[in-house]
Formats: sequence, structure tokens, C-alpha cells
Amino acid sequence: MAGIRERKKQRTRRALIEAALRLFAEKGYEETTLAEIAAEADVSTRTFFSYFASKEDVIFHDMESRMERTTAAVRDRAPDEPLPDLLTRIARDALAHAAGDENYAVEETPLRIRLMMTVPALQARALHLLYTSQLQLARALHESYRGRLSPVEAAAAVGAFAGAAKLAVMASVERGESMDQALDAAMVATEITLRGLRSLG
Amino acid sequence: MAGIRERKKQRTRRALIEAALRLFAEKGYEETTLAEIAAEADVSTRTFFSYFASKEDVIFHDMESRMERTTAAVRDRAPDEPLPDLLTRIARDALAHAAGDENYAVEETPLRIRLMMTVPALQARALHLLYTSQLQLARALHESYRGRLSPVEAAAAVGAFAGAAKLAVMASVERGESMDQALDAAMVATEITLRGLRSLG
DNA sequence: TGCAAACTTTCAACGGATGAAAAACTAAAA
DNA sequence: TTTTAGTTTTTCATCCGTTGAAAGTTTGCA
Repeated sequence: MAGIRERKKQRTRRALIEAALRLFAEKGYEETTLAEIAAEADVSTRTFFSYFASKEDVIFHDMESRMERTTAAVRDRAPDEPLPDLLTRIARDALAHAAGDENYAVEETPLRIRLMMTVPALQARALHLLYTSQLQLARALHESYRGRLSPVEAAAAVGAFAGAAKLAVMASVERGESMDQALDAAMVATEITLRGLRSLG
Repeated sequence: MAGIRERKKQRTRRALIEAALRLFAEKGYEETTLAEIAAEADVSTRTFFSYFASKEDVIFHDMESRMERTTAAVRDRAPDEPLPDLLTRIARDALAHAAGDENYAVEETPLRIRLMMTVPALQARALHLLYTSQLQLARALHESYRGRLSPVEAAAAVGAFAGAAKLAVMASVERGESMDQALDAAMVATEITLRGLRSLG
């Protein structure tokens, strides 16, 4: 596990992330240049790109591990767990675990979230990542509930569930509400989705 | 309404769109350079940006008019129309009208859709536009069903409905199904969303 | 110690995007 | 028709993110 090479790489990676976040916090995302980030982390600009595919990706460095969590949840579910329960569990876990991944400091999470929600380029990227995760999850569910859940049903379920939670959270945040209120909104939204829209209006 | 100036502007706008789409079809989106598009439309590269804010925007030139359609649908609804009916109507109209906006040729629509679904940069942009439209729609619904629909409920409804349709369509397309099958999938998805996810799995 | 593999730096280039000033054009007034 | 004022286009210069290639440096191992 050790090896100077490995450790050094992890350190540079961390340095890049921290430099980036520090600068983003100070001057804003668009105002921060890659050259500045690289300088702050003491590497050449070129090297940045052997750690991250793009400037945006510094913010989304833990997406793979989060996706693994949810596929694991699907894989390890009780054989008789109903779909709505599983989805609810996954949603709760994702929201709760939003507050800090294993490898990365909890303190940077609020900043990252704020950036994702306010910087248009990051918003678009986040939505795209969320979208591909949803497709993956839908496929996994179709597999896991084989015979009981068609591809379209799986996609509809995931899309409705995640779509409702997402928009409820963002609408809440946009109205200037607190993070707790936003999470409440997400829970209400999932309830509504389980119950069906016929119960509304 | 006339005026040489006005007409000329419309013509260059059209020329830019057509040049861009022609080149995208021939060589692909990323492979086409802005300089080539401008040359094909006989304007300078700089002028492109007084017509479109970015390369991506050539593809999304009719988004405002489409959004207006849906806000009009909300504004002009029958006072007693139930929310689910209105949402269904809006979804149908949006999907049907996907086939050609007033100002623009119908033949280019399939190409535009294909590009939006396959080019990552355009995917992200499309998702972002869809997202902001949804927020707008949710606000409009909260207004229109004032007293009967909280902001969170409106957001949940829109998010669930659109999310289900979106993911069902994309899952279908990704499985290599035809456009008709994809639209069927969308309809099934909206049905499921109206009925609620408890009925699944 | 010395060699091969992995990693970093430097350098050059491309494409998208933006600001500013010069040039070309249009729509009116004189 | 000529002048003039306003609008649009071009030209030019520049910035930033991103990528390829070649040269230089560090690490791991024989």
C-alpha cells in the first residue's frame, strides 16, 4: 500500500483539491484560473490534467465512490424489500452522506454544494452526473427486480423519485430556505412521489 | 416589421443556424469549429457571438418560445382543471411540438435531438435548460393553484413528472429503441407517476 | 550503481470567448 | 442628394481551458 510514488500522488491530489477550493472560496470559481490553482499546489499547469480531466472535476472528485455506495445498496438489499423502501433508503443515505465522504474533509462540503448550486457550469455538470447515475441505477434496479420491473418502469421510478427530490430541494434553496428545510422538502417530495400525483391539486 | 436591417439580421441568424447544423451533420459537433461556421455563413467569427452566446446555443435557439408555450398553457387553463390533467397536457404538447417550431424547419429537428442526446456538452446544457424550465413551471403552478399547491408540492409534482418522462425516454433511446417506442415509454412513465410508485415492484 | 518505468515540466498550439476601436452600412434629417 | 447619427460588422489583441509531444526528473528494482 505504501510506496513513495503512491503517497506522493495522493498528496498532490489533495493539494490540488485544497488549493482549488481555497481559491474558489476567496475569489469565486470563474475568477480563479487553472494557473493559479496549479501554482498554489506547486505543480505545473499541465500536471493538473493528469489528476483531473477538467477544472470542473475538482469539485466532483467523489462521485464514483458515491455511485458505488448506491449500487452496493441495490446489490445487498433484502430479497423481499419492496422497491419504494429501497429507493427511500438510497435517497436518505445519499442525502445524509452528502455531508462528507471518507477521503475528504467534511468542512469543504458546504462550499462544494454552494458552488454546484450557483455556478452555472457546475450546475450543468452536476445535473449531467446525476442523470448518468440515474440511468445506471435504473439499470441496476431492473436487474435486481428481474421479472418484476421492466426497464421503462425502473427508469420511471428512478426518474420520478430523484426528479421530485431534486426539484423540491432546489426550489427550497432558491426561496432562501435553510439546508434543513431543503431536506424536509426532499422528504415531502418523495412521499408525494410514492403516493402519486393524483393526490394533488 | 420590415426594415432592411431587421430582415438582414433574421437572414444571418438563419444562415448561421443552417451552416452550423450542416457542418455538425457532416463532421460532428466537436469537430466543427466556430471559424468554419462563420465562414460558411459569410460573417466574421466575432459576429457569431452577437447572435448566439455560445457554440452550444445554436442548437437551443427555440427554447424561449417553447417555454412561453407552457407558461401560456398554465395561464389559460380552465379554472377547474386538475393538476394531473394540466401536466399531462403540457407533456403531450411539448413532445408533439418537439417536431418543429414555427420559425424553424421541421427537417432539422431530428438532427438537433440526436445531437442533444449524444454530445456530452449538449446533454449537459439540455439538462440545465430543462432544469430551469422546471423551476419556472413549478413557480407558475404554485401561483396558478394558489392556496391549493405549496411551493414544495409544485416542485415535487413537476420534478416527478418530468423526471420520470425524461429518464424513461432516455433509457428507451439508450436501449436502441425507436422514437415511437421512446414516446410510449414517456407515456407509461407519466402514468406511473400519476398512480404513485407504491404500485411498483 | 544503473537501468527501465512512471511522472512532471516545458513548449507549442488550438478553439472558444470577450473587449475595444476602426470600418461599413442603414435610416433618417436637411 | 448630401449630411449626419445610430447600428452592425469587422479587425485586432488577448485570455483561458485543454491537449500533444518531447525533454527532464524521480522512483522502483535488478
